[in-house]
Amino acid sequence: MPERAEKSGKERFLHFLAGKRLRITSQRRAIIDTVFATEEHFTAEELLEWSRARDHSVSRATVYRTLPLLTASGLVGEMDFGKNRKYYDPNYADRPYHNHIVCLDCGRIVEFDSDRLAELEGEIRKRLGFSVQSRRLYMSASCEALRKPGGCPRRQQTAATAH
Amino acid sequence: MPERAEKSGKERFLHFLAGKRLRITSQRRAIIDTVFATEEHFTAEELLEWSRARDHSVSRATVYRTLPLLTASGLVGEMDFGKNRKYYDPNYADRPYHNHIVCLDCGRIVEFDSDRLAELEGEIRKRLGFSVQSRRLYMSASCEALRKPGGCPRRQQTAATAH
DNA sequence: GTGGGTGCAAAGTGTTTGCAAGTGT
DNA sequence: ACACTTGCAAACACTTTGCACCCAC
Repeated sequence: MPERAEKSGKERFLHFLAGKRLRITSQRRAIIDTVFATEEHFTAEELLEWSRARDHSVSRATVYRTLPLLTASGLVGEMDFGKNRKYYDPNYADRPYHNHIVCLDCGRIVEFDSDRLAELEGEIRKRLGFSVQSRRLYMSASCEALRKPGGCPRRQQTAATAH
Repeated sequence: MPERAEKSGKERFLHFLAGKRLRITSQRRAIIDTVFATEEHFTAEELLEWSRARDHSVSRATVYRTLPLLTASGLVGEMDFGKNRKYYDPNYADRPYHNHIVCLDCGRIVEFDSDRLAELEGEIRKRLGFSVQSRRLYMSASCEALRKPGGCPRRQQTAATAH
């Protein structure tokens, strides 16, 4: 489980809970600490495992009952790849709208954003009369760098911005 | 189950099976006839029900074993909304790359495409070094027409193109 | 004190699979 | 004939839920 400087995501979620008069239990605290201490995408089962490392009393049921709160807060994103299980993305606290590329060569997931998508929303409003409320874009791609000497920049950036 | 003029989707899939030396059984025929006679998105369970209306001997197992063949052929798309179940889209035979908007007001699913997405792929190649192989874009949107006199054009188009 | 939260295990839901029998080519 | 297919039901994987106890507020 990777570490990162704990930002305000955690505090923002605690505030979200308080606003709904929901309680901060030791188990929820362990789960929340875990979620906002990683940048990785994770599954429910992984979150259980990692949270138990902090507080052994965390149960599977509590993880599954806490995840909807996290997504409802808008601070954690829910992602559907082709898999049966759901993946969760803690990076929505900082970047509410971002998109995902799955690298077909190394499996890495790259996050990106582009102004073109905002433009596309304008086009949709104009042509189809829809006011876009949310979007999720998944792409699979092969790494062109692999085909050149030097290879895949696999261990470099894990998130990129293409503004 | 809606009807439509049966296009070449069915024939293309039969050809796909023949190319893999796979057999055309009566059950598969019922499933294939069903898939390519609708424009609607459907679930595995719906496909089972509709196929059984044509051939009562179709089993759930055969439906589940045939769906991967359909998606592997590229003629049927697999869609992941937030739901646990998968939805299948038979319209990939005609339009291999299209995207989905779910209307928050009436639940209708609108298909669309835009050149901007091809442009985005070019941007991604240039900036991130990824050659995009596939993409899936889901948007949720509210219908602006609803807010004007005349209301939502709900029963009109079910597919739209925004080229 | 009390209403929400918890762990446990059982139940759900959607999908996959082992097996013996059936069938297209 | 042979290998691919099938239906059935059991098995799976993931998620949800009923219940009695617990604890944050």
